[in-house]
Amino acid sequence: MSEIAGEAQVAKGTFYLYYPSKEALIDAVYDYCQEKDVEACDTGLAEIEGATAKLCRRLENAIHFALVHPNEAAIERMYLSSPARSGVGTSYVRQKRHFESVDAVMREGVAKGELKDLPAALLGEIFFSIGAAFYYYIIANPNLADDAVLMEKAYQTVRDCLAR
Amino acid sequence: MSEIAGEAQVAKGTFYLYYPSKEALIDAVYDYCQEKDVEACDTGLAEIEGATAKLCRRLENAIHFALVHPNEAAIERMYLSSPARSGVGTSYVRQKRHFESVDAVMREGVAKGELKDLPAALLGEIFFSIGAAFYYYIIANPNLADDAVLMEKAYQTVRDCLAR
Amino acid sequence: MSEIAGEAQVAKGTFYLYYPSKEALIDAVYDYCQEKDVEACDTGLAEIEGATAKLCRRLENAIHFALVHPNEAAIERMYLSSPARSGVGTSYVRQKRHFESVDAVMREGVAKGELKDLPAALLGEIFFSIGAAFYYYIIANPNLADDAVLMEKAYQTVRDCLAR
Amino acid sequence: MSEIAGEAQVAKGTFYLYYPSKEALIDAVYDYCQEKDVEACDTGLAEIEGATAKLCRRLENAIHFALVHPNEAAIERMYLSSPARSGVGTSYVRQKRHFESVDAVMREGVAKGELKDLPAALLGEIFFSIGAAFYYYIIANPNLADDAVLMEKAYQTVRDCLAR
DNA sequence: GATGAATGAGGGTTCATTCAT
DNA sequence: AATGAATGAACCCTCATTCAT
Repeated sequence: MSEIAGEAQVAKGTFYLYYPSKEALIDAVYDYCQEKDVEACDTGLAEIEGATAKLCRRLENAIHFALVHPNEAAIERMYLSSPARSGVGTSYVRQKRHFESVDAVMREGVAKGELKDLPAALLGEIFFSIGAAFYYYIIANPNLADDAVLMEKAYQTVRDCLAR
Repeated sequence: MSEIAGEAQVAKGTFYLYYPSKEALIDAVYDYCQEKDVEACDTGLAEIEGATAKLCRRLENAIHFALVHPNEAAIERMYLSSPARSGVGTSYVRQKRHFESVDAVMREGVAKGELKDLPAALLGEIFFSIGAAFYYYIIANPNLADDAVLMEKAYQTVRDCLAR
Repeated sequence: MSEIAGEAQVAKGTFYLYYPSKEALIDAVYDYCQEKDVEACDTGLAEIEGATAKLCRRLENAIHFALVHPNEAAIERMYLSSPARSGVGTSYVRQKRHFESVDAVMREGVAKGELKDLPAALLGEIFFSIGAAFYYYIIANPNLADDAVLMEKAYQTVRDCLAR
Repeated sequence: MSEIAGEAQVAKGTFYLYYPSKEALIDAVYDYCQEKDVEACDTGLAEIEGATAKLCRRLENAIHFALVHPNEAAIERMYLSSPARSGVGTSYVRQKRHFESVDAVMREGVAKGELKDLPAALLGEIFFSIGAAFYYYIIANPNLADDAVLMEKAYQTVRDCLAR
């Protein structure tokens, strides 16, 4: 809290006028970052037809957000960590809003026979996992974001994994 | 440190005869768990022909290790988290030994034309990501480990993602 | 201060326009309560003849005030505590006004030979102490205030202690 | 805690090896002081015949302890304060051990017809109150402790208040 | 005069680390 | 080598006080 207060040019006590505890403050920061990210990731999805097309766009949006807002993206990632997972084995807890957003797409895609016949939750895990591979690879090499060939391979991989 | 010392039936000070700091001790524990896991994951791979076949076996080994040695696996997972990644955007740092083990397979597979023409590092990220999806899903539902149909879908997904 | 300000429907800062510190504010509250109590305790004493009669009436008045104005009485009591006494060993500091009021009665009673030949200050201590015993006992059992027999025993005890 | 630690020439953290909290530490100090005081007050009582004689001896013991161990006595007095009383109107809570010690004397004295026919609890309140008057008066004027005439008047007052 | 957001010294507590035994 | 009592810097949090509005 001292460090944050110093960085924010604010007295330590001031935080406690707005948040009851350190945890509440951190949660609020995280929620803010996630909200911005979810918003960015969902941009334009409604106008797209087809589950895999939507998912590819979502991956593109996610990578774009991480490059434009590296801090917000990094903060959000801090809470995707396995400690959350090591609990009950679900990552819904922290990534809840991302998962919910994707869940609808998955269910529709399964119903229409576009996606593999697997539980929507598992399809979500697969999508976030395969997406993460490219996401982290590109964050590590930002110039690759403009590599249309690589991105096409990413989308193809998403389709390979999820499409029937 | 108190808690660990109590559990270990050892005086707190004794740790400092063997490790210079708490961090070094934790690192050693992590390294031990990773070594056991890498060992288990690599078991039998030499006798298998073909990159995808090796990778599928590696996934099977990883899931098996997590079920037989849940503590070691959980400790290892605690350090795969994004904080590590959020640094330089690579997960090589902590998962180094797993990545190195897989890297050789990837390079050979690419050279022989069995795998997609992507950088070995990216193929590694994809493999670990897609593997993680099934890995976490099965840890959360351990009885699924014996579900041959599900496991076959997992292997098929690995092949879909990586094979040319 | 926050709590008091909230209860008083006043901004915290406003207090500092009237009192230089929290301590001064609390002191003022205490002084107010004591003033009301001293006033009530002294009611009608002038018309009574004899030191012991006056003291018995004062005890009656004190108990009556505590029952009718429990908050004011409780606040006043909070400061009769031994911390005040533990200082110089006198309770004059806080109970000053009560002691002064009683001191005159004591001196007159000693002069007229009605009271024991002890220092007025000691007679005051004795009176307040013996009074406190009944005072606290009755506050704890308010219905006893109407018990004429008990009250008569109280008065008799006061006389036993102080009268020659 | 900082101040106490400084005075005690001990690091703040050290206290927490022996007491789980500040409150527990303070309680322990208080308990120690009370134990020593109760011990001193009860010295020699068993060999004395008669309730009032025992009570007079107890008062003498209490004053003696306060003069010989002023710190312990002052600490103990800090917790006899009215906040305790302002609760349910009984001072048993903090002075418990003193009250219990005296209670037995009172019950025996009432049974044998030596003391007034009042509840033992009230007799206890009266004794502690009248005792406190002399106790505080003498603490404030320590040289009076050797004034045999004054002490005799104190004992006489105790008898006046409690004896039938 | 009144406000209340902001302050920051100080509160009790924790815990990785040290060192005399 | 092993111990564990002692340390003290750092932790999160509170609250009496201030001052720009």
